[in-house]
Amino acid sequence: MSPKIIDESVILSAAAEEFAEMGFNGARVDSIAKRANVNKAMLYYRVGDKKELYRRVVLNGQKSIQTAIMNALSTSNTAPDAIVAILKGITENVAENRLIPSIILREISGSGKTLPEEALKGISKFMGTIKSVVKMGIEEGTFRDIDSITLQFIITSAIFTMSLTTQLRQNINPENPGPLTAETITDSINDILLNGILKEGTV
Amino acid sequence: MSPKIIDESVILSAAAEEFAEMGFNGARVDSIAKRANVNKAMLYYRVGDKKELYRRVVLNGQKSIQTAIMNALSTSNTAPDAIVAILKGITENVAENRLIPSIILREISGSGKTLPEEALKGISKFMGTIKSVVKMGIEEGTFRDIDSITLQFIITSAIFTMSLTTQLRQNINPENPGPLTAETITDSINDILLNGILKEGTV
DNA sequence: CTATTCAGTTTAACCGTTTGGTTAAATATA
DNA sequence: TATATTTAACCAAACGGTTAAACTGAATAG
Repeated sequence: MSPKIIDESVILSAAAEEFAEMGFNGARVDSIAKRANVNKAMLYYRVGDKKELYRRVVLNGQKSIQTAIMNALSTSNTAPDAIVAILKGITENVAENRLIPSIILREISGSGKTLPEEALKGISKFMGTIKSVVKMGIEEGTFRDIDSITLQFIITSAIFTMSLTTQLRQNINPENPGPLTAETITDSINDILLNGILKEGTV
Repeated sequence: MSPKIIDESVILSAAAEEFAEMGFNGARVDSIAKRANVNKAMLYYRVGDKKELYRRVVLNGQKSIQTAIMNALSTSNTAPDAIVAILKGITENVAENRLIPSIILREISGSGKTLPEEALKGISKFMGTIKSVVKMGIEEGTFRDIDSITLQFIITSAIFTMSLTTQLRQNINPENPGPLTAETITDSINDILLNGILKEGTV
């Protein structure tokens, strides 16, 4: 039908980088085009305007995390296993693609003002997933009676901020920057999350 | 010496609002002026350019949280008390002034690219504080051997995201939005943080 | 007591640049 | 040729920042 055909995913990756680094407002359409080695008008022809670029990036990222969570769940039998698997799944997903947590945290900062409506369903689904895991854990007797929403926010926000601050933590305190790899981040969050900080029998 | 004199704090409050809602890049100098009911040139005359406005806002916010933490520490004797007090102190501070967590989360999202250098010292100090509390807790036998940096990030990121998403959570799931007030947020984070999610004797 | 000065303060109007977005023409394939 | 793709050039609007003039009220001089 026609000439070389630019891969749409190249555009979306470039857009994801720009949005993650600069935020929606800070992102420059020209800059996205430059990152993708593409003429600016290409973006509008192939994807759409700035908002549409952002929408696509957000929904792609959400899908990526969702499948990571689903994979995690499918390989775990007990509730504690499931939580550990989810934590590990998200952390590894984030390690491969650091752009998503940055975008999500920015959305939270702005009260979801620029969040595409479709994304809300994904969040709602995730909330339901955690809730059912917690319910299962309580019923099977492995979990205390904890609030599932708080747990969800502790898990995700801890992973996101720990992952995004690896560089910053090394700059601030090179001798003791805390966990830096996906594995050590998972482990240390896991340790506190599962057992708490109190020594048993304290309270 | 001269006329009415505009209160500088009015300008800084307006700037804080704008930066929190829109981010540094999204913030409009004209918009800050409008919020403060002040001519735009006033901002430059009284405070400085956009960067300087932001610097002042960030340092003010940091100082506010720092004193909240110091007050919390002064009234607690054991390490667990201190952690609870810090958590409560930050949450209450955030409830009064929702602008700070928004700005901090945005900085984390951007790897601290727009963070004024002076702010790094404050973060470093906070890391030291948590570290010494954890050390004390381990020595006095009340804490397990946990990573203080992970604990710090769990505490702050959980408070910030829970506080910033009160509206969003109500929109997504009106029947079960999770904790909404400063007190309930503190309590639910506390519960998980201190005791973990596992029922004793499980593991 | 009034007029004048003067420094600090406030403002409307303006400026060069950058921005998101468009368009008409050019290019490449089939 | 017909169609899908790519591009350089362009545009109005919005942006951060500046400036010179206007205003204010206390201090000073007559």
